[in-house]
Amino acid sequence: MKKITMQDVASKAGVSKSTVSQYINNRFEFMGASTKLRVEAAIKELGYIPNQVAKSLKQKKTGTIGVIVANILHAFSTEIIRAIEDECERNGFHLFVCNADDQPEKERSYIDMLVAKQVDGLVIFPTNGNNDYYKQLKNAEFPIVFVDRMINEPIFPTLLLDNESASRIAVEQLAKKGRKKIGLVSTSIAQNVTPRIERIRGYKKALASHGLSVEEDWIVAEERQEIGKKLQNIWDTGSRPEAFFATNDLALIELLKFIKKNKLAIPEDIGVIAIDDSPFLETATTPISVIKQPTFEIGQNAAETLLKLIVSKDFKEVYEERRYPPILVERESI
Amino acid sequence: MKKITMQDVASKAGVSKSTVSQYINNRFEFMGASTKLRVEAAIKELGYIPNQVAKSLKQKKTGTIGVIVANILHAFSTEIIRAIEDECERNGFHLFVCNADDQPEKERSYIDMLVAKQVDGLVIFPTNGNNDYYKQLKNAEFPIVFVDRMINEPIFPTLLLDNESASRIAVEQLAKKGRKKIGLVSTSIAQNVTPRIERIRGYKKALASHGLSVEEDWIVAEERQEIGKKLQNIWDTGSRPEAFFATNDLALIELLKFIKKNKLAIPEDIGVIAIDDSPFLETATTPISVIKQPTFEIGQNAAETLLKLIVSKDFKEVYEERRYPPILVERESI
DNA sequence: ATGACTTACTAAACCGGTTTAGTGCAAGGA
DNA sequence: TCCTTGCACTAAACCGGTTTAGTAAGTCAT
Repeated sequence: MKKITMQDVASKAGVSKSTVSQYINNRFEFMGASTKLRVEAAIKELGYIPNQVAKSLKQKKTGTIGVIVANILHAFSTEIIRAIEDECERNGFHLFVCNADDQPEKERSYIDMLVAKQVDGLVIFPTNGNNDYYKQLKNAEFPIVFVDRMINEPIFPTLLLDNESASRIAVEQLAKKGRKKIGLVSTSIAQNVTPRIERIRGYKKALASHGLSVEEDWIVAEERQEIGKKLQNIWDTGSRPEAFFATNDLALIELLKFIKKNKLAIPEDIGVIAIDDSPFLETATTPISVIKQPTFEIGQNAAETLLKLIVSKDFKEVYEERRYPPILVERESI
Repeated sequence: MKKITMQDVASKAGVSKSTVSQYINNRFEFMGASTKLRVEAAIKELGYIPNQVAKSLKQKKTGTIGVIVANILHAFSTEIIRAIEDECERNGFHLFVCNADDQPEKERSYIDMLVAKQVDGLVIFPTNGNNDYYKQLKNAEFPIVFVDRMINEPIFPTLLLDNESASRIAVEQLAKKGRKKIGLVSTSIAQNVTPRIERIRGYKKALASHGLSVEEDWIVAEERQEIGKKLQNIWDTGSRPEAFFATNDLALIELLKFIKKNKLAIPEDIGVIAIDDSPFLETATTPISVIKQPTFEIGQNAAETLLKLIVSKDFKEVYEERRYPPILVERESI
């Protein structure tokens, strides 16, 4: 089946391509009423759908943005994407979604392809391996917004949780209940991922401000599959903390598995608090207290910021990062 | 900053656009060695990136597919998307991700826009409100694959769980432990969504084959926020089932909330089994038995099927739906 | 020396829109 | 009557690639 083009519509309506184009774009100022009707009829009859690719080529804009997340399987990423998508839909934009899997090469390859596909902008959860490339894109005035992670130079708007506050709240909650020996569980910090680094830093600061000492042995920051072993090791050989702060959902899962395996009771034997919520945490025998991120707000603002940058092209030298306050959900695990 | 075009490269290298195009597309058969080097150098020096929009326009293919899910916030959708994305990446395709929110109008509007953007194909979790439109697309030989849900006529390849088997397994597991009074919890069936309908049907069949009678009062199929009330109502006023089968994750969450509120013990007071897994279910005090879907396999096969259809354009009149066996994860909640 | 083939490359059409610069015509004013 | 102005519409260039048809120069056989 041959695709219907603007020319087909024009011929059928007995007008020129230009006139059809005017019609499609609602420029009716200088269009006769009968012409308008004829074009309208021809479009309907032929089932004409304008080719956006051709339009994009001429107009040098595609109404498309790319989102490169670390991994869409994280609820955090999913919620951000959903919020971005909603905001984009309101503005007639579409979303390419890509998973960089924390691999700078994969990230770079995606950026390359998305740029080649002429996306109007990008939302990136940046790995730290392409900072030079980001700078190039900045020089080319390519609109980008960073989410969840910072790179060393804030050359694009960056939106993320106030991680240190989140840790402070976590420690506060535990300390309030008299917990003095507070451990931390995190996924690996080998790649210097902003939230993990900041959460650990915030945790240490908070301990200090509560007059508690930092016990490096109680800080577990490993690849996911190592966490259980490391926890068991602490439990079996060292002095035991009275509570753990899990800095994200994956760390929490491993922590809960460990707690289950050792038949510990929450909060009697061990206190637990974590960053990131899940509906199942509410239904646990002891519901787990968590610190939520305002994911939808972050995602929506990221999209708003990007769309604004796309139209204004008003780039600043550097940007102050935008921090979001964490949200405490008090349950019974502390 | 002006975008570098193929013409710029051609001028710099002292050749014609055509030659640069040959170079870009690795057609070296009739290219002199020195010419090749000059073009290569010019491209590198100028940092030239070919414009895929222009290419797409001429070649009538974009290397892009659209995925329209019900709601990306469901873990099921996310996993399918992830699998599709992986398969697409291997084949140089990119993914538009859209949320139809079970609204046929929204779905239709997305299909329209994606078709206008010249996607090469679509993966859709179909609502049942655009069957006429699907048929039109079929007539136009537009490649589509359906996932998770069927429409009344199987005009495109359709991949989904063997829902009746899943229900059979669930009932079997409960019956094996002597449960005779088995209720069901589902999200609303007002929109005739395939999996929900089939799971309920399978549940009824399975009860029958175990010689158990179907108690309509024990079947809760409501909007999410109504589920709790309905369950409470059964508990307070009617005869009580000994176990519940939750047909998806949302239903399970509401069921667990209800169980918690009534301080029931799993499995002593009430048996539980559900479709769809979550890492947190493993860490519950009583780990919940579930029936998993092979989401990654479904997603990957969906992408494979679609990509094959895109290149072959070999449409059949109708398709047999492809069913995936459910995977039982036995834990302790039965 | 001539014609037939290769080899290496290019001109120009083309994809399907948008946009600019005009054109033809009728009405209105001098 | 002539000139201007406004209206309704169109021709053609353009976006940045791909692709087809063709050309020029060199090689080889005759």
